Amino acid sequence: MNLSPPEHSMDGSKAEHLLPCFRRSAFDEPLASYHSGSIISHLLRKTLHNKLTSLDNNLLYLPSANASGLDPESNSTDDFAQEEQSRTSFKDEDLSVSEHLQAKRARVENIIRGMAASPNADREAESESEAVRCRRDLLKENKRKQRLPQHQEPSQSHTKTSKDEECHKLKEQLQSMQRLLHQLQEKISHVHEQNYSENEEREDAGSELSSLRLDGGCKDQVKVEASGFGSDRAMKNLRETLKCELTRTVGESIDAVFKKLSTNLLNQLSPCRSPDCSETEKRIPEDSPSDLSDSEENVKSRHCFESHGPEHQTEALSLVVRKPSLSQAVKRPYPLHQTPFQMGYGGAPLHDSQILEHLLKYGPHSTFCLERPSPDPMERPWESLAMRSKLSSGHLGQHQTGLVSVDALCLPHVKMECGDLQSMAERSSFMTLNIQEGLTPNHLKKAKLMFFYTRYPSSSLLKNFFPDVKFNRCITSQLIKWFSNFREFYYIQMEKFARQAIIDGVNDVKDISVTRESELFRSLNMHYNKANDFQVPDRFLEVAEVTLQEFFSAISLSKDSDPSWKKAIYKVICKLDSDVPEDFKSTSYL
DNA sequence: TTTTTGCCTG
DNA sequence: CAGGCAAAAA
Repeated sequence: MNLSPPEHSMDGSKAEHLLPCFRRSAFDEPLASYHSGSIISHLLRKTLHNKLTSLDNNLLYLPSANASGLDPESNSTDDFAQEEQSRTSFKDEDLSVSEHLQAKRARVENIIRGMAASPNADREAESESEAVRCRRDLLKENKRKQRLPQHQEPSQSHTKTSKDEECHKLKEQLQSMQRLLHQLQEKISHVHEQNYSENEEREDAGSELSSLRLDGGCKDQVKVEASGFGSDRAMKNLRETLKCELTRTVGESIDAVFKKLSTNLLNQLSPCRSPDCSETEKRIPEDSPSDLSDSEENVKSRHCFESHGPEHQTEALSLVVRKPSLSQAVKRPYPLHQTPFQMGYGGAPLHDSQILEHLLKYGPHSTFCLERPSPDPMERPWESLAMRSKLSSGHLGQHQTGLVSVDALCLPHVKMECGDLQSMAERSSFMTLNIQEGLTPNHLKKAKLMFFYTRYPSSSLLKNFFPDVKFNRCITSQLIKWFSNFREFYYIQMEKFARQAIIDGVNDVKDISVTRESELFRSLNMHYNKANDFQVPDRFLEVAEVTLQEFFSAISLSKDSDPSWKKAIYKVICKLDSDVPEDFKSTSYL
């Protein structure tokens, strides 16, 4: 078969592309790539310059601190080192060294968080002192994690502490992504030059940011960085940074996040129980017994969210942990019992593992998108892909440019994540980004369109081109079955029209042709491209013509008396497969 | 053995 | 289109 070459080459590259950065083990390594974190770090520091003038550079556990003499890796690995240290002894005295470092880190993180959450940042002094103690608590929790690696923390308070930490990290991640959004939009706008003025672009970015409930401080950051990091190199660095930050965020305490996430998902879906995030945050001290950190944590949490009021969360927390909460604060376009996670597929409840996959997917998606900002489409409704096919084949749409540029950024799902369910409903198609347990009608549409390129796709090709599908034996065979059915219909039509040609008195094979006006083509197009919104490649017409001619010849020669007369034709046709455009691969992030 | 394919049926 | 089956292919 001639199916293999293209997909095989993709197989390896895809896996290698994302997994290394996504696996936790990646961080047991020197974290060379994490050094690119200095980009964001630098930006943050730049933005915060006036506020942090008195801050020692060493406080920043960012690679840029290397300049001040720290080991290049110490910053990114000190967590492990300190945890290791802590694990050897649980006496409080042993905390002094690591606590010192962590306290510093916490201070910086708190300031950054404070800035993000509160433009005025008028509580920095307060947050600093809090941070020291919060950090101590966090450290304690880390020790506990070490002792109980598999066991779920019985005390809610520590889980929440960890969750809060996740909140912060996720927020940072989102901020980074938002910066990238801005930059990528600029990039895209250059690609789709027409119809896109700089001002519109700004507005788009602004609206995205607004929907993300970003505060003014963040927007300022975005502006600063957008002006400073437009180069490809900077983009690359940012990508790497995002990858690593994401991995770090997701990998560090994914278990804790998910335990909370899954429970919160269920608990907070009912508006009566946990109306919003702040409520949840305020519950922290109640659930948590008598740990000093808890009250501190509470303050910290409020500090994190207060600038937006109870109904408005900062973006990162909502990204993952608080999604259901946010759903309470906005219009609910779908039934209460349905979580956003369920939007994507059938409404079947998702299990923790699926949610985990969802989260895991999101990171790579984001980073991957950033790696191919312009031409590579994101997973999207096949209507959109069809549109794009038309666009690329000359039928340039009028108002599509904006859509493409925004969609291609792969950021709509970020927007959704931030709780704008209205928007999410409008863009529900993007929920295909989720890993599907089964095949959806959209997948069927996609498969049908792919049939225009390949009649005999290998299972590996299918896996490559359906990256949002969780493949198993059943799914694979179902997809293969689809193509088998497609072929069946295809060949039936061929035979039918070949016989019709003979009946019509056609004598020469050369008189047989298939054009877009042919009845045969219309029949096929109706079957595989019912909406007729996909520009069928000319190659398919050629293949169809060859197929029809093959049938015509065989029937003319009375080969159809042989029970297996079609097999010879099949052998010919299976060699006529062409590569499926990369566009179809869409979100091949994993 | 497992995976694919083709055919038939509903 | 999916299921079932048998045969072919890997």
